[in-house]
Amino acid sequence: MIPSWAKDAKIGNQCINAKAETVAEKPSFRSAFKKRRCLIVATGFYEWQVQGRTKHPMWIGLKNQHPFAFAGLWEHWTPAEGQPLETCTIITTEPNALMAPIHNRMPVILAPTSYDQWLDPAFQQIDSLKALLRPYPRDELTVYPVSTLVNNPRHDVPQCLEPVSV
DNA sequence: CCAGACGTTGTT
DNA sequence: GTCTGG
DNA sequence: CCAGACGTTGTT
DNA sequence: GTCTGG
Repeated sequence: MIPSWAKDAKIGNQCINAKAETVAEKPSFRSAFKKRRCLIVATGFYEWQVQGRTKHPMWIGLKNQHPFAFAGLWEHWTPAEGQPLETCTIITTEPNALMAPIHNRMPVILAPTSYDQWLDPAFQQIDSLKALLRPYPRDELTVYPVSTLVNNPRHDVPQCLEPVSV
């Protein structure tokens, strides 16, 4: 995400995620956290589990395979020259018990019951909003290892989703 | 007052 | 845009 | 996150 | 090493 005040789009490189713990205070995020929240829809995400010298990609998603929504922020940015851009970022939090062995962070997944409040720019109760940014219940998530095929982003194919044995 | 930073991931 | 440091 | 680039001269 | 593109 590129903050609206950025002079250089490269500022966005350091806003690839926003930490739930600090998103309300950081100059790069607090304005969007207050007024420009969004949902980023997905059916799963990948994390790489480090084991010794190798990294195993893992797929994480809902047990029922339904789509879900990450808690996101968005910004409108106008460069000195060129077309304006709308960009976004995903908020992360500490891992739940399922994710902890894999990674030290996990993206915030919102419960459907909180979508309306999250999306309403008129709702600006910071503490209430922060309270929505919790690790998702472990019992509703599933994780399995996948092929290192997914390491190359050009491999946008169904095989990236297939379970492999470790 | 002006100048400069503003951040996360992973990795060290 | 807004805050911190000088 | 990972993969891949990172450059200049001259010629077409 | 660091940045860009996917």
